[in-house]
Amino acid sequence: MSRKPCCVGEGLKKGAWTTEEDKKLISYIHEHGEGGWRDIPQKAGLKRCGKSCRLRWTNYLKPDVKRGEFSSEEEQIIIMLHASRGNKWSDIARHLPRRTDNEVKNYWNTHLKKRLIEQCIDPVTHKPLASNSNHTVNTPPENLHSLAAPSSDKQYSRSSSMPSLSRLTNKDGTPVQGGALSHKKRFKKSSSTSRLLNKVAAKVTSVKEILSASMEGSLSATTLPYASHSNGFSEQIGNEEDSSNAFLTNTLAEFDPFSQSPLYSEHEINATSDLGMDYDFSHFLEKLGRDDHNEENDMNVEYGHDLLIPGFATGLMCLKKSHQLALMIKTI
DNA sequence: AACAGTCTCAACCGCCTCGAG
DNA sequence: TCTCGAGGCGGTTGAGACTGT
Repeated sequence: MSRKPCCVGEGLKKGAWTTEEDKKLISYIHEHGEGGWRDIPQKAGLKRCGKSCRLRWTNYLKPDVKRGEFSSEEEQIIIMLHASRGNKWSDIARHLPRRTDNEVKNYWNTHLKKRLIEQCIDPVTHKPLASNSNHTVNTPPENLHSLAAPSSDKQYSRSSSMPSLSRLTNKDGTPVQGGALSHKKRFKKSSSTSRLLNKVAAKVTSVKEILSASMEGSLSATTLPYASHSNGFSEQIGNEEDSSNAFLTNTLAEFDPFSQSPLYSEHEINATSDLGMDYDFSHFLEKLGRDDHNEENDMNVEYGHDLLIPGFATGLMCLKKSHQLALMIKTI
């Protein structure tokens, strides 16, 4: 037993990393690769604990770490996975390629947990808080119109429709520490996804029309667990064309990077390179719904439509496949 | 302008698991 | 089989930025 302890030795630096330290660590790892964290500080000329180096690299410096605001789709995934898996942050983060467990955890603690509480949903059990009868748990929207942008401060002052925060960044693009934005400022930072959806919601006259148009484009809805929610449009699409479910499932599997395993190869992750507007999270949501349906963990919560939009996710999935929707969006 | 309170998140802490010796 | 260190993970902390007065 001649191994040295990882973090012994006096004079080890703690606290925030400097740019110089970052450069040293990046330079060393680029040259020698990851691993052997115990020896990295000495070899890289850093007065840091190896563990600290590993955390700094994996959570911040690693090139494929995605930084910045969480999309509404990512938020939904986090909430849904947390409902079924609990505080398994690394597990949850694996379903959000390029996001770190630390970031997911922080986002949950600072944003999503509060929002669930404001929605009178227990963030631990994901069930309605029974103790407060004055609050009503929102039900999924009757149609897309209810997804239109809030028209008054009152609506988003509850944070229910509050978009994700955008991180403030320094001149060099690195995120600054700390920082709190007022609700109004937060709302101004509404994600492009939300804005687009609001435009769509305002543009079309009814969800049914959209779905009808969508289905004419060779795809139809599938019978998802979500579709059983008390939301009219989900039920409509759920029974339209069962015969094409297999086709849709195959189609989704083709595009679903998560379908093989919750653990993604680097190739797979790179293939999804940018999980912004270009990535269709609804595929993942659809699969997740199937998986969770088969598990013992059963979510009985009807989330507010701004937290989870099961039927809407389903509808969006169909819409995404529809050439007609693409044309519609182009005209907006 | 100054101050106190609030908020965020990078970093640390401590525990656990796994594998090498 | 046992010991111990590396790596992984979840919980917590505190520096610093922001907000309100």
